[in-house]
Amino acid sequence: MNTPLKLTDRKRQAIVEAAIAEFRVSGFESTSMDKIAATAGVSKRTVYNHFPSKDELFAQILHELWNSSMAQQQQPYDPAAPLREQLLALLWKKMAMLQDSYFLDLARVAIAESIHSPERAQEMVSRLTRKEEEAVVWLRAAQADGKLLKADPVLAPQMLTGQLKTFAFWPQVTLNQPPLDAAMQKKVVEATVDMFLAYAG
Amino acid sequence: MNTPLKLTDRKRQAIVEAAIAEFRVSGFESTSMDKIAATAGVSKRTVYNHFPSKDELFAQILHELWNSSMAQQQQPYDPAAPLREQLLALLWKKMAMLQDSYFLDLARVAIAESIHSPERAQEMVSRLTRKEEEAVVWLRAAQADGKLLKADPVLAPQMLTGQLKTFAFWPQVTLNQPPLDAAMQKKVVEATVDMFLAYAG
DNA sequence: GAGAATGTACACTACACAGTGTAGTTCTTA
DNA sequence: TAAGAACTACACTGTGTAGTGTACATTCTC
Repeated sequence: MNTPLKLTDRKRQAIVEAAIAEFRVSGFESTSMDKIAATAGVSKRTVYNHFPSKDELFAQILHELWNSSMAQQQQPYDPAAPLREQLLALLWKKMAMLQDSYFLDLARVAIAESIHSPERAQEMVSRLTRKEEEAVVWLRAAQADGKLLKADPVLAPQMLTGQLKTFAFWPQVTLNQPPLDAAMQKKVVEATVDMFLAYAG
Repeated sequence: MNTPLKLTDRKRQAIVEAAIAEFRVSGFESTSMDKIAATAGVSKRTVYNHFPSKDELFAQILHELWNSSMAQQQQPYDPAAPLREQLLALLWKKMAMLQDSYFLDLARVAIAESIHSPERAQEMVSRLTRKEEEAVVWLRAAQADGKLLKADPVLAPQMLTGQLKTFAFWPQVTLNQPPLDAAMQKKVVEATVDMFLAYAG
């Protein structure tokens, strides 16, 4: 037997996969339950046997995408390592996350929804935003260590990550532009680090 | 007579105003022609006598908002004036535009639409983006004058305006956050200038 | 004040879509 | 292999909404 799962589990999985595909491409409004059922190769009734409503299904899918793109842990501040290298590592990690296609799709769908139906996905968007906070922790530690003292502690973390997003997130989310190529990623990360170190000390 | 316009002109104007109000609040999908007609105090038939379709009306409204928020002219580079002051002036002008409520509403509606119906408002979004180019021209002139030579000429203009948008545009558009207060605007503009000058020479 | 242009009320078509009810079929498992 | 769980086809309700057609009313213009 090539599918170890029970029929009902396979069906459920097919529905989830189809829903992800459709929502990623078309967003919430323009995706119909009939379409999802057809793509999943499942009757519409089965979709409703697994998920009570379209909203519920959408919520589950956002949750799914969220989990699949969030495997990040805090980068610790190291007083012994050069600042430049630590900053580069921090921003490369961030850059990798921003350019991950699941993350981008999640962000696109969540943002589109949160723009004209705040309650549905607003929480997701603010969770996306809260993930910026790695830079906050790192910078706080650096400043406690007497480094980078010229940086405004409130603005600086967002200045760092915002710089990446200017090139590697907003154009992709709002204009559907392709991800940055490797050379461009390198330029952006290094320019951001250079600028920040020049500014912050 | 307190209304010098003909009936038909008044009706048309009422429709446009109602449509702007509704689209600003609810976006394209969630705004119905019946609602627009009711808000305008006009029969639906009259709406259709003035505008052939909802898409057409939406396009006209985007055009309207565009014109009402675009009264910008190029800031010339002045070799005699201090760089810092010129940069501050440039960014203050940009900041004012970004925080204009009509501009924000336009951007919000256009971006929401362009995310899941590219053809409709994509052109509008790219026009919004092209307006960044004032900084390009100014920087080119400064570099031709031998200043700010350490800045990457491709990235630098977007680094400047992107920094403002990190604080004064994206949170407002995507999270419906309130505009920045005056003190915060000042902090952002000055930090951006400081950082850029530290980096670019 | 007559005729043309414009607006109004309202009924109507056409469609897309969320969600349900049911009778019958297929799969799983004890 | 029998019973129950899950799936399927399909018809159906209800709703929202774009857009049209028409008969009648109002407003403008000469």
